[in-house]
Amino acid sequence: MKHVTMADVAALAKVSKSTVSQYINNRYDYMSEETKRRIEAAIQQLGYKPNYVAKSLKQKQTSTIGVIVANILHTFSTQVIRSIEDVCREANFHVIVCNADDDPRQEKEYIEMLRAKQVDGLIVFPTGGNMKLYEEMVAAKYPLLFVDRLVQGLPVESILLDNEKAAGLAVDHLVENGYTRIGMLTTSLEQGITPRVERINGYKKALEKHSLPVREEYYAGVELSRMEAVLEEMFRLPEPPEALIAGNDLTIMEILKFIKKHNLAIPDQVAVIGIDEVSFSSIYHPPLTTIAQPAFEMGKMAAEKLLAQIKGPYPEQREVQRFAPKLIVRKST
Amino acid sequence: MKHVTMADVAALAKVSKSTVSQYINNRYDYMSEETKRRIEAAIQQLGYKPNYVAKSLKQKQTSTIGVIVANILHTFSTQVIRSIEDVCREANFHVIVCNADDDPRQEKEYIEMLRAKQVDGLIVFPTGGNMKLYEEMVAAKYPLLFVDRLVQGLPVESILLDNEKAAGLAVDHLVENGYTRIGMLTTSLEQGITPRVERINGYKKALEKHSLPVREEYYAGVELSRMEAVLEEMFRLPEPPEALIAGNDLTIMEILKFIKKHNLAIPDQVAVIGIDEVSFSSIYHPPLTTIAQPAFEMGKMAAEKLLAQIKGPYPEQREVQRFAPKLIVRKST
DNA sequence: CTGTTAGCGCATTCAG
DNA sequence: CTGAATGCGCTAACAG
Repeated sequence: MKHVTMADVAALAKVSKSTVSQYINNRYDYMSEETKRRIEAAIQQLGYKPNYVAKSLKQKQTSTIGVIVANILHTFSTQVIRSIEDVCREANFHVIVCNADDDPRQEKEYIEMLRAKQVDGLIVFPTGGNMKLYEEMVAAKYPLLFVDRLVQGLPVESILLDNEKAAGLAVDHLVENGYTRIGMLTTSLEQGITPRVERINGYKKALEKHSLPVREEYYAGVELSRMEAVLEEMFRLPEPPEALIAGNDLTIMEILKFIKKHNLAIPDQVAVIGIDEVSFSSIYHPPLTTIAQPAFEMGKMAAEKLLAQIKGPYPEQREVQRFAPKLIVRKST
Repeated sequence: MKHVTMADVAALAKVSKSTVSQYINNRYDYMSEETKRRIEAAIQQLGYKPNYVAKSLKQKQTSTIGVIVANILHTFSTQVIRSIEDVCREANFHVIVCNADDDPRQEKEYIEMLRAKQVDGLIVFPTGGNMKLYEEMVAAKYPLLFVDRLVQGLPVESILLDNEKAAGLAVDHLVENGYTRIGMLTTSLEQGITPRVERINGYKKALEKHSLPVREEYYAGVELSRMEAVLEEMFRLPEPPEALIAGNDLTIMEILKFIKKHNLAIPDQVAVIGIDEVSFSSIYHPPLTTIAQPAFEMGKMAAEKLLAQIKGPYPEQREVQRFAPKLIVRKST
């Protein structure tokens, strides 16, 4: 069973290839009803399916975008992906998703492979480790958009959470509930990853706003594998924190693990609030207070803006959009 | 900034396109060092990147496979996808993931679009609602493999969990712990989706094996939205179940929600065991006993078998592989 | 060892 | 309204 091509249906319908091509692409064409019928019949009979690869080669566009997430383990990433897919489906675009696993080399590989595949544009959650590549893309005016993370000094349209506000919201809420010894934990700060450093900054600023001391022993940004140790240390302090803010969903898992292991009561012995919603927050014991990101809206806007770049003229202004976080009060604080 | 093609580097290096092509594909070719150098220099200078689309058109293969999952909300799906991606990366294959959302029409759309894109093969978690399409693919000897679900009477290589055993393991464990009134809940049985019906069957058989009655009021397969009502009913019974088996991860969320709402104690008032591991099982209160699927191994085998179909000769024997589930005892039983 | 030639499947002038 | 011709960027014989 050979693959049937346009030439085959043209032959069967006794017309030329171009006529078939026209039939397929613009119905509004002036074409005799008779011809249309014959072509349609031939298509059905042969089970003809157009070959996108050939079409793409000719048209120099694949109707496909790529999205490269830094770490697909974050709930946020998967939610954003979902909504990107939704708007792309509407627009008849396809999307290829890749996971860089927080590794700049993998990111580079994926960017190159996606561009070799001629995807029409890229949405990336940048690792930040490929400046040259990023620069080259903006120089080439290649449709590009960043999500979740900023890359300093690069004029690329970006979509982020208002991270300082997110941490601020958490601190405010905790203070309102009477906590004063507030700690915060997040994943490694070493690579200067935007949401992490901004959230820590937001935490500090909010503390100051409430005239609370910013104590070095109360916050940290370390790898997941080191969190337990850091937590141990914090809780050996003469005055351990009464409340903990988790910088993201992966972090809250570690905190909860620690709390469980030491049999601490939430919120009596330690209050907990997580930035990023997690699947089980409402059924946890107690239900978890969280700061949620509008992941759906963010993904939607990301896709729309990228498609606009692809279709429209290359935008002059490439600003960064900030979305507002939302406090969801439950019982862990 | 125009896109640079092979012709450009050929011109700059003063050789023909085919020489460049050869240089790129088989370095071990007998080619003068001098030419190699010139070509390499030209490539660097121009920043040449081969165009996969053109290559694919010519070679009639895209080095890409598609995977269509029935419902990406299941943890199992995402895990399988991850491991498929891992083996594909090793093999220099790309993967495009689509989510049919349990809708046969979406599944059909995706299958058609992926084939139009000339992907070299498909791994699908079939909805079961596209017999004609499936048949057409096997007739065309198109590389195809099913995961998680069986389609009756279709000779397609398939990879599944030993579902009856999974449910059996759960019942055995519960019986050993002294429970006799054992209930089971899962998502809708109406479309005869393999894992659901097999797990319910396994539950019944295991009950019989232990000489326990199979009571109609104790098990059900209904939509997520109706579960709360069904649970209400079960617990209004004069003899409500003492233990509940969740047919999958989505179901256990509903059960846990119900338990929380009614403030039932686990496992004293109701024991709980879930088929499918969930992210929070070890930090839940109490930690959740589960039956885990070897998702990683399953995805790995799926990818390997599909790649074998693509590369090797079309297999004569297309058997179904069953993987053993594993009981993870924690504290909810 | 390297260049010439001929398509892959489709879309697009441009004539007829 | 329809057909013949041309080329997208690359690979694959086949000659030189």
